Amino acid sequence: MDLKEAQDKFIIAWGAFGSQWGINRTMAQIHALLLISEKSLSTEEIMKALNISRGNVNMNVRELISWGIVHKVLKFGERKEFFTAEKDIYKTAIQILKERRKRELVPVLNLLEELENVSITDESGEHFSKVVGDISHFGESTNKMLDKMVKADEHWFTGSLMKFLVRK
Amino acid sequence: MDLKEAQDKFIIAWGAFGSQWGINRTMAQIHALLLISEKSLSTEEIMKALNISRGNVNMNVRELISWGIVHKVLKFGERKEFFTAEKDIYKTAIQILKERRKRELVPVLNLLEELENVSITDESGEHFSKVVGDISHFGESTNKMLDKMVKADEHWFTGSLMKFLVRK
DNA sequence: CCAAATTTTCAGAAATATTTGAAAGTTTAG
DNA sequence: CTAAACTTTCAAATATTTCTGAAAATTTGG
Repeated sequence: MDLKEAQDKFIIAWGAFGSQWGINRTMAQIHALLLISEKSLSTEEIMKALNISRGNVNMNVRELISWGIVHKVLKFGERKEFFTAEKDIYKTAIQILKERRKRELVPVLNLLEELENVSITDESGEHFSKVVGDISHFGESTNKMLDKMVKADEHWFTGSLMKFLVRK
Repeated sequence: MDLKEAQDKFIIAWGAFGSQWGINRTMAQIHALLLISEKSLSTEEIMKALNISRGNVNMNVRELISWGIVHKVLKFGERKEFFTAEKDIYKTAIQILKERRKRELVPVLNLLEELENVSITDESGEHFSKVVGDISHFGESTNKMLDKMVKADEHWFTGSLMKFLVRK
């Protein structure tokens, strides 16, 4: 297996992995391409490398930027935009956690809280109330934990947390 | 909002939440229904409650069982099978982590390891090698951490880990 | 056994998600 | 200001995933 082949495998695998986690395949592939590309790439270059349309590149690159894991790069003397991925995988992971917490976990926790209160007033809803309350409580704990992780620095994660987890 | 309304909202929300994380909406809805149902339900009952076909119920219930978060219940004197969800949300979360780790993370880590070795032999693949190596290393750490969490008991999670995380 | 009850399968249909590509919009060099 | 370069939008096309429902397979009471 040569480098090109390995790179293609990586892009394909990253795309497949992403789609199992609710990230669209092409977005994950663009991310993979930018990760393994040393220099920043233009829309044209991404189109060519992945054989996808301009609109598709534009849409997914902007989504990656909104997630904070890809950045615009302006090159001197060049009119068009170039894109590059955050290469620090720890920062990337934290950024994704952060966004998903904000976009998906927090809204669900808000709903659960609402449902918890509603059903308490209905005497036949004891079981429902308990289930929702349990999930809500667990979700809040997870939320706090993620918040802690997101706010901490890399040293804390790879140092303290790892040490804590590995002993016992 | 009455109980029925709240229950419906919960099922819809759980389905939507699941589908953002790569779990099919109906599977998540069945899971939600079984969570809030005090008694175990038959295929017929699930079909009726969610207005979906027999084949769909069968397929998704079996998938939930393969994930280890829903169980068959045999009732005395009844020929048909009933289903119930694990009600302990902590156990459920750990079980999902466990399965996803096994099904998705481990295979990707194996590929990364393979790619890492391949590209080291190609001198022009220094950057690729570094990126893949970094992801691989990060993935291995995460993998070990998850393994630890999965093997620990609830007390450890809600007790020690939470305490560790909440202090600075 | 047999036959009724129940579960499973899976090809085709339906629903959902993604992609294209051309037109519209925006920016900037000159 | 103008026009070329570039980016964005989005309706329609395509691809993918999910669902249906009837037939096949399996199980079990008698």
